[in-house]
Amino acid sequence: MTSPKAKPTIYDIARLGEASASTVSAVLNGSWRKRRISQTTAERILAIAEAQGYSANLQARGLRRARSGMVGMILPVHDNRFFADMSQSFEAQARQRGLCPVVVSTLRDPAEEARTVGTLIAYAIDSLFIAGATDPAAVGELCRAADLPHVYVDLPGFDAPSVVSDNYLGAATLTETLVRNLAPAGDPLRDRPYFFGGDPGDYATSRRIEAFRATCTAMLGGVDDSQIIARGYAPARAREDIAALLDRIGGLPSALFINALTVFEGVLSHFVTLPAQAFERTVIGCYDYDPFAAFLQFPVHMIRQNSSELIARAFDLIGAEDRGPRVIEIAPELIAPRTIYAGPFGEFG
Amino acid sequence: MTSPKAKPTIYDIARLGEASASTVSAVLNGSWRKRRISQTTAERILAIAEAQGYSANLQARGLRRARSGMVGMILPVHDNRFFADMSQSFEAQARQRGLCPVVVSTLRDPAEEARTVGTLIAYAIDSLFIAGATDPAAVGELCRAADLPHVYVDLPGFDAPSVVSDNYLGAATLTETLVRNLAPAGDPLRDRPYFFGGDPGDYATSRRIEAFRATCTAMLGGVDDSQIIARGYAPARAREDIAALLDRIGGLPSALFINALTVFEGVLSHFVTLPAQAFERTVIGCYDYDPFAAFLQFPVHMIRQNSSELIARAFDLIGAEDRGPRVIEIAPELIAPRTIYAGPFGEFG
DNA sequence: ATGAAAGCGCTAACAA
DNA sequence: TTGTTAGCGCTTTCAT
Repeated sequence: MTSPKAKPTIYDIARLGEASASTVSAVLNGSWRKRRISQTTAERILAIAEAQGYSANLQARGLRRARSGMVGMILPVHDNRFFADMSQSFEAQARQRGLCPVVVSTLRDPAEEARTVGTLIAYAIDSLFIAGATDPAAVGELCRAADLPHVYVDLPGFDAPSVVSDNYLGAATLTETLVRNLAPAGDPLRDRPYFFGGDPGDYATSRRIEAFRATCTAMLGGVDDSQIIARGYAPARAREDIAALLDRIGGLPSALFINALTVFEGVLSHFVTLPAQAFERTVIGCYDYDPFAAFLQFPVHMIRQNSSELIARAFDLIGAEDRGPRVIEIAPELIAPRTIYAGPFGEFG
Repeated sequence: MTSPKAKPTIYDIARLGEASASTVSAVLNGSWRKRRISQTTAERILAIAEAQGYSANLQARGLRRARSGMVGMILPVHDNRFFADMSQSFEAQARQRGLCPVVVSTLRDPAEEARTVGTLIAYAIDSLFIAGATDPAAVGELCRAADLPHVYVDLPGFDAPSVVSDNYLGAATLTETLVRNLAPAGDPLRDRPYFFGGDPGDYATSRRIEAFRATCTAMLGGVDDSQIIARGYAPARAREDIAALLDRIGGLPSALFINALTVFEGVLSHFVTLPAQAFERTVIGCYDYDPFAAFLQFPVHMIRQNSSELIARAFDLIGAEDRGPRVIEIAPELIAPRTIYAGPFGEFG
């Protein structure tokens, strides 16, 4: 059908339609009304373009317009339910706006972040969503230098608007749930909730720790520094640290606040070495949701961030006049154990 | 430091370095040796470019070279461990080759597949990795028409090379494991393995069903059509279907081969309505790996596809002379229950 | 050892 | 109502 040789250009269409390239251009991107091109011409051109299987060379258009029609998003990793959700929402909403989504992971590596953002800028992306950066300030500076509209998602930036999950609310809710479900073991050390995992240098983690502290203080009368263990996200690290904790306090704590799915993975790999009854008097919470984690041997209370809403508000902010820094918070949701929350294929209520 | 006005171009550098744009161009992309540009000139230009924070406009370069330096990959969804793994591997390997990875999900929707591929072609991507397409033939045809090198990943294409997981081997291995671990309940219907989930129209699923049948026949003397239930990937559907199955055969089967993680999610949401002891005489397997699924109330044998190897071989094929169709199979791995396989953060042995 | 010039495909003034 | 023209920033002959 169509395979003479190469992709047709507007000049080919112009020749076939006995019109000029600019007319074709105008027709093909809908701006022909205001250029007062006749209905007949427009239809003729359109028909020819269709017949030739024309599609614009987006690089040429981008070069001319000094923008590419692509929107970028950087995130730490794909292999994580929360970030995967974000990608999904981001793509859907970008397409809805006629933009081409480009999502790239930067592996929590500041050098990779800078490199990637540099590349995206070199491709003239129209705007950048920064969803998880180890060095947000550096990324922001690159954007500023390139005059690139950007927005921070799930972490607050100081040079541009941000939309973040309400980490305080989420962590307070989760902590409260844990405390309400406490089944004391009768041991002073184990009868406390422990906060486990993440990096206190991260904005999200620090807010969660604040909330954890405040809630413990309010409901239990206090909290000790030893109840906070936050030394990273790596599963291997988490495994070591959880083993050390159980060792130190002589068993499972009555409540454990796990700060990320990767941390949870590490914790689990240690938990399987314990007998089933060890969990009888322990209540577990995890900040972030995973459908399989909802069905473990023991009940797990989880917080699910509203990634779709985070992204939607971020698009609003990017589109807004005001480029100034400000932070919008989105409430996350508490998910009860044994609940499947709808994924992309899910038609669960 | 750098923020006079706009991004510098080669002409700016040329002026500052008292050289011509072509010299600058040659210096900046390393081809200056063969253009016999003097070491001194090269160094001078380089220094200036550095000082000005020059970085090439990739759209302009792409327009000129008729290729963009981007590699595309399409996949069904991000929110799935297997595909998330693929993205991660794809990105890493694309970057290693100096290419910019662009991963887009197409939601198992043929129209979206066509639209997305059209867009990627319009951006002049250098090559396309097709990892999961509902209508591979249509996608292939688009690529062919655009003369775009492409490779199929995890599904076989007929117009270009493919690298697929060895679904037969994986399914045979998993089935064999299930059968070896069979704990008969003493009921003729329940004492059989059941294959559950997926779409028999998919290449992968059909191969797995073949292997399931063959293995059952070899080890148990036969298999009945009623042991194969494959009516899609949606969790909701899986929940209905598993309920119907248990109803029909009067309880859990002694062995269940679950064909995808999304299916497993649906199955679990029904399983939680059952008493714990219901699982005592059942052995479960899942094709595809999830770290949390490894730690459910009951042991789960899983197959983990080697996405990194799949991608590596796909890059080899794209780079190769021979563009003809052929299929390379990669063996997947059996993962025992209670095992955490290293993820991006994992430092497990 | 380097520069001049053409042109990739498109858009947007500006003419007519 | 439409055509002409001038680039966007880069690479690449072809001349020096």
